[in-house]
Amino acid sequence: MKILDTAAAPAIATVDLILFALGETGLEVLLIRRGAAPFLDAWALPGGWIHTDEDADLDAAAHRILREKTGVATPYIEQLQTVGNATRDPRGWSLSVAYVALIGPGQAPAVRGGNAADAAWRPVEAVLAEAGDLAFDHGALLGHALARVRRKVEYSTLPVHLLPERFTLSDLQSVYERVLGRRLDKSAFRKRMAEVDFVEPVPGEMRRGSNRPAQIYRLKEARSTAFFDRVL
Amino acid sequence: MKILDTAAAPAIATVDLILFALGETGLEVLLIRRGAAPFLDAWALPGGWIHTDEDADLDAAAHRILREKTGVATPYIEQLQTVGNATRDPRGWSLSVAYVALIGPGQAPAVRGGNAADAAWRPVEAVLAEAGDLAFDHGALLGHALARVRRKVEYSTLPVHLLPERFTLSDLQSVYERVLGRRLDKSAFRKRMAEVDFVEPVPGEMRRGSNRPAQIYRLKEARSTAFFDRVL
DNA sequence: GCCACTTAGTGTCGATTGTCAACTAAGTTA
DNA sequence: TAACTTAGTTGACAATCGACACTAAGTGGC
Repeated sequence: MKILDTAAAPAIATVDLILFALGETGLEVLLIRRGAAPFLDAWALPGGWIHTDEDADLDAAAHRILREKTGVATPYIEQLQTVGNATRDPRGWSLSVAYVALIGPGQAPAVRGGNAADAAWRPVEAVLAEAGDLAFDHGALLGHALARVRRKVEYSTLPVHLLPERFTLSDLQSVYERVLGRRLDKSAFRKRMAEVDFVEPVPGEMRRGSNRPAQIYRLKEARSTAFFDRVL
Repeated sequence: MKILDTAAAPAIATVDLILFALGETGLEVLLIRRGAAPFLDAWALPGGWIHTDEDADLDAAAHRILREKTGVATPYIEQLQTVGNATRDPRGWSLSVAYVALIGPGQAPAVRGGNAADAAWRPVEAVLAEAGDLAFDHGALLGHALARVRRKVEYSTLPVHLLPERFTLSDLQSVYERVLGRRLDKSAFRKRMAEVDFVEPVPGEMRRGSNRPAQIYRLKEARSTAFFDRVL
């Protein structure tokens, strides 16, 4: 019997973040221009090494990298998938744990550098059209993340995390429609939201415009997601 | 600017498998008794190190470990989640990519040793009741896997992979019922299966017993899973 | 002051779906 | 040939859905 069944060489272990926000044109993703080899000057997803001496666990590493690279504070974050192979990083066998994060307007401050020369919000569709331009396999990662988010929007309350803390039901419906790319029926939408019971009206607070005021809502439990019995 | 932003110490990278099959009492999971420290002699999920010199990618590593530790050939396999922290393995910061695999009867040969002293199929409920007895955090991993499978059964055709290649619709319904723990309506069930159109009758093949013969079906596309619009 | 306009939120009604149960079908066994 | 078992279909009724219209509550034009 072998005493120690160890790998030939340790794998490189990193965390990559797919950070989504809602822009003028729809979903946007945060990209960072790489300031070091490999893929110097190429656009990439924000990511970094796991620091075994300071990260208590994977989620902590994801939060640290999110903070360091983007200056964003604890939005909704969820592990997506892990990719690992011999070819994605020229430096060797590389393992990347991908996290999807959603962020509301106002929670995304002016993007900062970190050890990246530059950072920018880009419309997902445009980025995916030239997915091959991204560093590593980040194009594929982004595609996978987008598919996951689109699918999950169909049967969950995920999109609330793309809104500010307080919002109206019309705001919420509009987010669903923008992410899904199709119109939804107002009464059916409201019925569905009432069923899962995950938002509550803020008493007395109304949004006023040049029309009927709208009730303002907030999440019942922060950072949570509810699931529908049926697809929207 | 730092030249190399590397981790203090490399993380241990492993793959763990949660292998489910259908037994007399319901879902069963394959456990292996550890033949080496840490957790010598404790029961554990089959797993192993990533071999950066022979595994082309993560999925290949999962398949290799499945083969080596269990002798099972390529069933349905899906990445579940990745856990990583400083405490789960006494040897250091450890990263484990967990895969869920489903296997049909007859595809599970007599369990073999590998570098494990022993292996056995155990009913999931019984194992979970004493989840703390498993090595590492494998109890939690198993719980998570079971929750994922149970949930996915509600809205997908996942359970076909627990059956042999050829089966009747009654067989299929029975698997759903056993995994979900409740009865389903026959006509509704058949309608749902017809909708997603993922199985096809094998012409002329019937299962005979002391009653009306039943049409035999097979998967239209092997190793694929379809999704329902609504929950069962 | 009143009417047009806009967006919020509710109600109606025909169509669809799910539930429950009965019914027909096709074999084996007594 | 009648009783029994499981396969597979059909029908009635209630619950739910989806499209669309309607009411509500504000602003602004004139």
